[in-house]
Amino acid sequence: MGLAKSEMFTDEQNEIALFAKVFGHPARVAILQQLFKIDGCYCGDLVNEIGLAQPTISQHLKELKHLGLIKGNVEGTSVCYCINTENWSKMKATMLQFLNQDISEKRDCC
Amino acid sequence: MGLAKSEMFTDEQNEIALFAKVFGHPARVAILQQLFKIDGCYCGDLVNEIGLAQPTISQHLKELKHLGLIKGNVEGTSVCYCINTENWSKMKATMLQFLNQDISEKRDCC
DNA sequence: AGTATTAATCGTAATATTGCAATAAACAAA
DNA sequence: TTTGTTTATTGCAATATTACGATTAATACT
Repeated sequence: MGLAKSEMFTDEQNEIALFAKVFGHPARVAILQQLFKIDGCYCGDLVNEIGLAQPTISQHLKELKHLGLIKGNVEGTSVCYCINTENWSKMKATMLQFLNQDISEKRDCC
Repeated sequence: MGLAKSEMFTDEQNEIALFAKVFGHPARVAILQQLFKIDGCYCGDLVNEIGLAQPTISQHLKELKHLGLIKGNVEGTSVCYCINTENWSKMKATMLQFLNQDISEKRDCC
């Protein structure tokens, strides 16, 4: 069939999965790392830095932007991309809550 | 074409993407949350808890096990699943490094 | 206006993921 | 051994993702 309905899961579970999914491709990880390194990268710089074609990078940037993790500023014919620090913090809080979970009830079986 | 070659990216970028990808589906998030809640869940319990068919849950468990985030202990006909706390910590360290990045060079453009 | 530059979009092929019915495998109990 | 229980595996259909050539859009510069 394909994908499970998001109604099956809590909002939190869906949110975690959405953020994680966008980090689930090394190209997007690389883009984000580059933007943390140099906050204010032109799309073309990212194309050169990462070894993928311009439409591919543009598509990855679109996904990151759609989730609000980056923002782009048009400067003439170029577009300068930056981390959206406010939203990055919010995402981080959500992910940390998931990653920092502790085991509450331990049954001895493994 | 499909996927980019992993040689294009650093080991760290590939590792982050692999971990993130496994969190990129709400069913796997739900499974992990349930295992943190009750560490020592039988496969059947997870099938009941989450609303997916048994083969589907089994497949998700396989992926989580393959990445080393959970371990399963056979008890008769049942299998008891737990969080692999050691590997979870290692994964957490990798992901935290990524999530806690700071902007190093700021160019004023957005 | 015409040309160049940069990035987004479209269209599409290749591949990956997801979900589940059907089946198999492994074990327990009668 | 037969029956029941539980989980893994197989096979496959539906869908999603990824990558990129071709094109378009938008702006800058002659």
